[in-house]
Amino acid sequence: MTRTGPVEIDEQTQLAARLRLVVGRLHRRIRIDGRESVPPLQLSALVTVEQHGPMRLSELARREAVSAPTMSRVLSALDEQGLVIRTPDPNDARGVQIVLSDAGAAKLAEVRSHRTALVARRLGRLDDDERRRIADALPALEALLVDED
Amino acid sequence: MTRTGPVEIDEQTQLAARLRLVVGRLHRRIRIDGRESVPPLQLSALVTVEQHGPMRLSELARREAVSAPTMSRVLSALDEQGLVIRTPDPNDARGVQIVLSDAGAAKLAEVRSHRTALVARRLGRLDDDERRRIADALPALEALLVDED
DNA sequence: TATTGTTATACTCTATAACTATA
DNA sequence: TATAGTTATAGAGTATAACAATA
Repeated sequence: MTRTGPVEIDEQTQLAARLRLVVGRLHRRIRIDGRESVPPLQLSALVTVEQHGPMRLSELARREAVSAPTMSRVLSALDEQGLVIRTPDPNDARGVQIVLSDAGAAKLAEVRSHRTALVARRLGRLDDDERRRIADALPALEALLVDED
Repeated sequence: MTRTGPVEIDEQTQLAARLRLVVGRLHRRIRIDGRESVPPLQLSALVTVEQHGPMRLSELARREAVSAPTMSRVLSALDEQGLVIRTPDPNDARGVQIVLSDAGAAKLAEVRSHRTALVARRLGRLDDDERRRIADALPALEALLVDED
């Protein structure tokens, strides 16, 4: 808790400003159009369902930081493509359980490599030290995702 | 060029996959709705115009990694709000020069602090070491934005 | 003919508000 | 009455294709 580190309060605000901008801009550069494949939020939702197993819509919306209506539409789109299966929750008929279909798992494997390749190509332009700094920062960036509000 | 560092090819692919996901998810969490203020891409474009001075639409689109039609619409929205000024390029009547208006500069100052505060709040939950790792990685993340294709 | 920018069209992502069904 | 999810509505961000004006 003692503030002896190199990150002072003004630096922290600057850090926040730079991080905010770089995340928005990286997002736009990493993005791929959904015409030939799966749009970004749909893909992110698929990954979450794959990683965290059968889950409710509300839980998925929370994890992806979108509203319930947004996630409802995303799931409708994924459902129409046969990539997820929505089944009524046996314990609570108001809710649905969302699971990845076999087609969803296959699609994930197929698309994921293309997206990742884009980022890998950009990473390939950096030097080893830069890549190591990003790797070292990743756990902290992932920690930023945790919602505690 | 010699590959002696700790980041091997498989690690690099993994790094790319994690970075891609964390950027997409951070983007959604950092985002603020544009109803009360300036939407994300509009704000990002304002920042770029402020930092890099008068510029052409095509140059702005390239820097923000969006298509020309997308940037054209963003500029129309910013123009309607009086935040930028589009003037014909005196050297090439096909082009426009985009500059920040006084109102645009004022808006930038006002809005920027709100957005940044969101990120700063999340950064505040991390410990000093995590924040330092992010700070150390920022130049590398910014280097990822450079287009060399 | 090539380039710059805009308009046309269509789709994704986003939210809040209103609604339905169930608890 | 409260909660889970969907539908209605509206706006931002996104692209490709077609177009206009200029080089």
